[in-house]
Amino acid sequence: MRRGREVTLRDVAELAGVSSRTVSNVVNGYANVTERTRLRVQRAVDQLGYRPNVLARNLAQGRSGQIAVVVPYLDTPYFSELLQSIIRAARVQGYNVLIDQTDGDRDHERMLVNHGSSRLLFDGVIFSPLGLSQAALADRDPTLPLVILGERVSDGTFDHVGIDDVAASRQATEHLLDLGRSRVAAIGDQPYETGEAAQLRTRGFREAHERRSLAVHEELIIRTPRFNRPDGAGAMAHLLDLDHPPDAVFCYSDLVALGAIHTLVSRGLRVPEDVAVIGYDDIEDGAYSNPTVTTISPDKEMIATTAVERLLLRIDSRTPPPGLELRAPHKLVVRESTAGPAPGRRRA
Amino acid sequence: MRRGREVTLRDVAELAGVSSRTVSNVVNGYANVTERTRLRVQRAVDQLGYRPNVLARNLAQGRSGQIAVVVPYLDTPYFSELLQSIIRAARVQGYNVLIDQTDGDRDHERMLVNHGSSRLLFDGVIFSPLGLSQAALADRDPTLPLVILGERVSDGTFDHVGIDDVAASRQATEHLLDLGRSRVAAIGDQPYETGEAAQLRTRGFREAHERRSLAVHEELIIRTPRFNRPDGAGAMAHLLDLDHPPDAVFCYSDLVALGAIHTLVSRGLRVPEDVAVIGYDDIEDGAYSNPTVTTISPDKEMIATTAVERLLLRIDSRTPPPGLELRAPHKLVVRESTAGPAPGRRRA
DNA sequence: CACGACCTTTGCAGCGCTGCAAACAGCATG
DNA sequence: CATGCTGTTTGCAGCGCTGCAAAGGTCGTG
Repeated sequence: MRRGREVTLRDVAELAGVSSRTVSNVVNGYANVTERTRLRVQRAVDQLGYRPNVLARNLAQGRSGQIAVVVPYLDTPYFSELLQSIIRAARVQGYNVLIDQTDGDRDHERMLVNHGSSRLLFDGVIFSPLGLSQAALADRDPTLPLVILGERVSDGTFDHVGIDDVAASRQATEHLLDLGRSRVAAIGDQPYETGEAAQLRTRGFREAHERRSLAVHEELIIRTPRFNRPDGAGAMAHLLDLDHPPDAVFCYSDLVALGAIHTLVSRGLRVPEDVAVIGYDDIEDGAYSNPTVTTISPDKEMIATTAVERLLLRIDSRTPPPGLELRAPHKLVVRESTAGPAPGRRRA
Repeated sequence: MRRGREVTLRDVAELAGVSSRTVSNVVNGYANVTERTRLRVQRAVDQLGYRPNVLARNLAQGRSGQIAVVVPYLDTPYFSELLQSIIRAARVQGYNVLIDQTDGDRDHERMLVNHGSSRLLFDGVIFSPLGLSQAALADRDPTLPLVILGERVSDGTFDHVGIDDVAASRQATEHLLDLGRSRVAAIGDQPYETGEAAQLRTRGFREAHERRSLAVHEELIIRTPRFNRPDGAGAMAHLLDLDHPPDAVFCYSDLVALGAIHTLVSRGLRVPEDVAVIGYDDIEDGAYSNPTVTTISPDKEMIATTAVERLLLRIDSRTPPPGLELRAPHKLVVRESTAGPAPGRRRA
């Protein structure tokens, strides 16, 4: 649908009897415009219903006013909750958000850290990588402002925002050990190049055991390709089929925990009496599930605003600022899946 | 971060020894370019690492190559699942997706159906309204291609894509009645201007009763401001405090159902033995919750692709096509919250 | 060999805006 | 009254691309 010719700066200028440059100045709120001309121009703008053409502005300015946010999966609650906060934060700064999901595809991820297939579509990227290795990140387009979310360590050319995964995982595991559980499992390990997030959690899991001088039950560390419900359900089934099943499980995401609990319940086991379960991410589901899920709660709002703030800083700087390692706080939220039902509550 | 001068069409043209217009033709795959020049140009493109500047292209073409998708809340699984499909479908067609959440704010919604605050940011909008009334929709910018998702009837200037809510709701309610339940409640009614979605569901609820010649228990129809877990939990609590609580509940979303189940379980009631629960939307949560949730499953993939397809059609047509009423299929998915646990399964 | 038909390539203008620097006040000062 | 200063307005060029129409080539045909 070709829309008819629209009102331009020049039209407004003509009506107001000033140059188009002056109209531009008024529209953009630049200083040094007399009140008189400002009013005159404003009136003309209103009268004609002028609205600036962002495309033209962006072309002239050489920036798009958009940032891309790249997540592996959009329908993962953790990401959508994070996205929600990021969009808000960006909008406040006058930026639009372009969303892309990679489905964990490495080539797609690689393309995106290289400005996509075309220039100027976005001024910077907030990226939550999955399949992208350190190496791929290294030979990226270094002029593209980048902030990484998750568990990758900055190489100095981009910022990294995340919680302290090792500490959080250690804390989660210690919580289970504190309950007196002796066979603690871990679901979600990914001992290969692109599984850095998972590896940090496994490290925390091990550290917790070390601190208590307890041996890790290696056969209870289960790998999963992703961190979703089916993975959790499957891994739990595997664990229950062992000769010596666990009495507690540290799940690397709440979805994994929900999947695991699903399996436990199906097998007629009680949570937490038979098996205690702790998750990671603090998504809303976990607060309303049955039982509710104990979890590590990262400060998502803080992660989002920090990421946006740093990215815009990068975009606006002539000389790239040093890549920072930014830690957002987290906390342990204890719910029924480890503490048992609230007093006076029975089970359905 | 000001990036240095980038490779332009002209640079490529110079190297290849042709006009910039020819390079443009090659890059865009236009017909009528000899194989020889095409190769020569392609080599120059590769050599210089040329990538087109979308902004400039869009300005010249008078379109942005972006569509906006507007949802009330991004962290609602139903919307994020839908979004995921929409993004995929749009990308296939070479469109980028700009996401906006309105938080149900009416002014914000109104602004968006009027092209936002500036022109050319997006070529069309897929809109899932919440606070926007029929009236507000009427005085919108009629040149902006629009597809509405949900339960609003098209006025002929835009398309509408959704399932048959009345039929689906009737089916859901009949499923509960078929279980022999006599006091069926409904959670999620919104008997006011902007609650059309809810009203259609209530209508289906009533129709189911009518077909069986049963009276609706008016006091069991509960209003909620939104369709989320807390709303469901609260409404259920209210229902249980009645002198004659229900023995089945039709929830207007799966989240409401999950919230309701949460309350039921907290009060020590069994689902479905004491109270059967059915939801709406078929989000993944409901397939892994305890108990799993019976639900109305709309064909989200179909909704997404249809919406994108129709929107692009609108964008490309010189004369606006007639506004269509497009129905996507739905089905009833029976799970534990109405059918009881699978054989051999106990409860945690 | 001239001519028209068709295919390929080109040049130019312009999308609507902003950066830049020059031009033009208005005003106080020497 | 000339001079310099600050504050305001303007003109021009150009961001990098595509639409358009015209120019240039190639070829078959009369």
